[in-house]
Amino acid sequence: MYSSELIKGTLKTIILALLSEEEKMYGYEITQKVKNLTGGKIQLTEGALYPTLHALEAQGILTTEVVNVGNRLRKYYTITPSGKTVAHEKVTEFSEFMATMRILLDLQPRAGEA
Amino acid sequence: MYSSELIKGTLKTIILALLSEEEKMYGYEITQKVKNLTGGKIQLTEGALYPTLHALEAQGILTTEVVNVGNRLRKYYTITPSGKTVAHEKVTEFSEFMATMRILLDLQPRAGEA
DNA sequence: CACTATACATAATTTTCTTAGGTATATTTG
DNA sequence: CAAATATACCTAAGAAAATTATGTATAGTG
Repeated sequence: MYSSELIKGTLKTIILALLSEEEKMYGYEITQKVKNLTGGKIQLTEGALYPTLHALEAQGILTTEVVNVGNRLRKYYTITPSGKTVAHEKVTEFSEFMATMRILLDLQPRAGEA
Repeated sequence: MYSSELIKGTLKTIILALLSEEEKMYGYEITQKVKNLTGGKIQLTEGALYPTLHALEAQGILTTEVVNVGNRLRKYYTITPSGKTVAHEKVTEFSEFMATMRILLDLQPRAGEA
């Protein structure tokens, strides 16, 4: 598990990147997918996730659809076309940010990086 | 300039990485070096920098030495041996974090990355 | 039947940063 | 040479984002 301060500020980027690939996910599913993809090194907390999802919906970046599965509610989130643009910008920005950080931290640049 | 939310949580890592390389810098010098190395894409604000430097000093990670240059004061910060360990851990952690984020954001892993 | 997993949500607190302000000297430029 | 910019430190109020702690409820497992 990474120190939380390090992960701060990346939540929106993570959510939007996942929803760009899957186009329909619910909150709990997002936490599980992130946990699995990162080998448990990033575990989203609900207290951070849900308010962020609600904010993205309020901004028109995501839309929702509540589905009854078994006897429980699932709130599916879908990314809007304009949201896809935002997602792409966020991912690109983070990618550039990583390249910049490599320079600052005196790490070797990787193949393919300018 | 990157969105500030994205840079959040990396300030300590940046400071410690620079002071591991230079072993003696003053606050203003840090802001300028970061600005130059990043082509202006990361600009540390004094309101964030100075309190963080003071905290690192209080934790015994940095030590200070005030020098009179011309007629102005400069407060030089030097990293302690235990601070170097912390710095190395922080940089390593961030490096691993970047690799993890590549997976999450579905970016190509770079040569040399596990 | 108790515990864990699934599934949502909010509220108080904490952490961290931004914004705005304050002090003072040195240098550059019109 | 005056005004603007650069150098150099600092703090405090407020905002933003996360953590921690709850709360509700159903489903599955040992």
